[in-house]
Amino acid sequence: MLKIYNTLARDKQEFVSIEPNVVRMYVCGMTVYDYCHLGHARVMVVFDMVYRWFKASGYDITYVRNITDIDDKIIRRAAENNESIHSLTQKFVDAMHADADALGVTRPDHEPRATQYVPEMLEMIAKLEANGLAYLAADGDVNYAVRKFEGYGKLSGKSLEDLRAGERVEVTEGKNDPLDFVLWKHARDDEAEEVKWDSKWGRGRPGWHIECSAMGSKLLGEHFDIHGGGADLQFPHHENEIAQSEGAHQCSYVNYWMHNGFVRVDNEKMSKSLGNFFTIREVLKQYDAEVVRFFILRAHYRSPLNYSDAHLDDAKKALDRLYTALKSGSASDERVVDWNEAYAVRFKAAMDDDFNTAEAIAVLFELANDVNRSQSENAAAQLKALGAVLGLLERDPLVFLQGAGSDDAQIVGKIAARNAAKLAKNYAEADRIRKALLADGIVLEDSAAGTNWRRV
RNA sequence: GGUGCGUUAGCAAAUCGGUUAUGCCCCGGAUUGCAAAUCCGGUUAGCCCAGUUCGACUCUGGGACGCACCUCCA
Repeated sequence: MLKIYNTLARDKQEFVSIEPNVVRMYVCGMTVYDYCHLGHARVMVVFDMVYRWFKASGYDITYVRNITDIDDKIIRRAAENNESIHSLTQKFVDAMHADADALGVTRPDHEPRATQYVPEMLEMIAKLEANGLAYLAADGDVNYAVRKFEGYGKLSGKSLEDLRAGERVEVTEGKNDPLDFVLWKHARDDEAEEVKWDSKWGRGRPGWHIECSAMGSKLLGEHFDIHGGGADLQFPHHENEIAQSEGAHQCSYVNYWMHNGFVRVDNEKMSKSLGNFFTIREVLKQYDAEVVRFFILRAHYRSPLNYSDAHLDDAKKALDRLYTALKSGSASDERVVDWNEAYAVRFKAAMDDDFNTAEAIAVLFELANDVNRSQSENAAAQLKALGAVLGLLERDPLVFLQGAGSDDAQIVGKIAARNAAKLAKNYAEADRIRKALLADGIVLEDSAAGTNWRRV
């Protein structure tokens, strides 16, 4: 039985889908005005893992991850670059896809873009207005009247009184209450035509929060199972989504809210505003993408994850151990898990406990130890199959261990020379060659079957 | 100021009221021409102070420290 930590309940709860065997999941994706950093990688990898686990558990899951392709930052960046909004966003959507693909992230079933759902958003705003929850302000914006929605704050655990105490809420003239948020922004003269849509409230563009409410209900229905995203979206974004969706549809919006923890640098949240971020492509120049994926999944998704080269190096070595176990056995390419087998039972129990990949991966290491000891092909096949559930261990072990390099032929040549020296009992020469290779980061491993090599 | 989360061995990171987490590092042994890999064994824990309990890293209370949200952020 699967349990999920539900932010709404602040507790782990047994997962019961709305429709038997069917899961509908929405995850807040990227605002595409720059390259994705490791924080974005974590959301993508974590919810990809969730998606895969539901599938492995026999659910029919529909996964939606949106793309925000219209907002203040995009408009500003496009203006700076002197290019159109569309050309800017398309470029970064493509880059995001390339990064996600590299990390082994499955494409969601739908990737709706905000600009493609403006009519749905307008329809929703109209409903909110009809329900007395939205109003046209003097400045031309349409705002949400937060105090008219009972239960505002139930996700983030904030009361309207607490929020006021913060005194950090932007005061805008048009708002009836400083906590109200904008649903529709009136058009400004200095903005490009590309960012203006017609509406009954005048020309303008959508506020940030409304897109997720509109696209979620359009693609998954007014009430669906899971909504995810980074912990920083809990408030105000997800709180506002609830207010919009429940306010418009007059029914429950989402049953389980999942939030992943931050990636940190020097114990601080990695974020664009702090400028302490590493882009995915930057990191992938130095580390294998699977190492990065492994690094992310080795921690529980809700825990903070500190990023540093030392941690990535550690992850690389750990993953080496798993691949090394596979190398010796000739594990078949069949990746069918035997779920009755003892390690798989423990793996499943870990995953069913709020997607505890840290524990699941620990089981993988114990299984690897078993493979090394028993040299059992079945055990190796099981290790490979369980790894694949997490999107790991799917490559040829030798390809992974040897890594990418252009001097492979040279290495093979030197190994041949060393083997010749060994045959001639010229061990001094054999050791000299090995040491020379080691200096280049190449480790040789002799075995009855011949000499293997790998990069460290 | 309000709210929430966290503090586990050298590093990373889980579980659990009593039984080896796991990975990397380190030490010893087996193995090897020498190595590497592997196997066997070992060292190193639970921020502090109270309480509950036969027994607490695990539960309760208090404190310290750290992080996050309350503003765009995954």
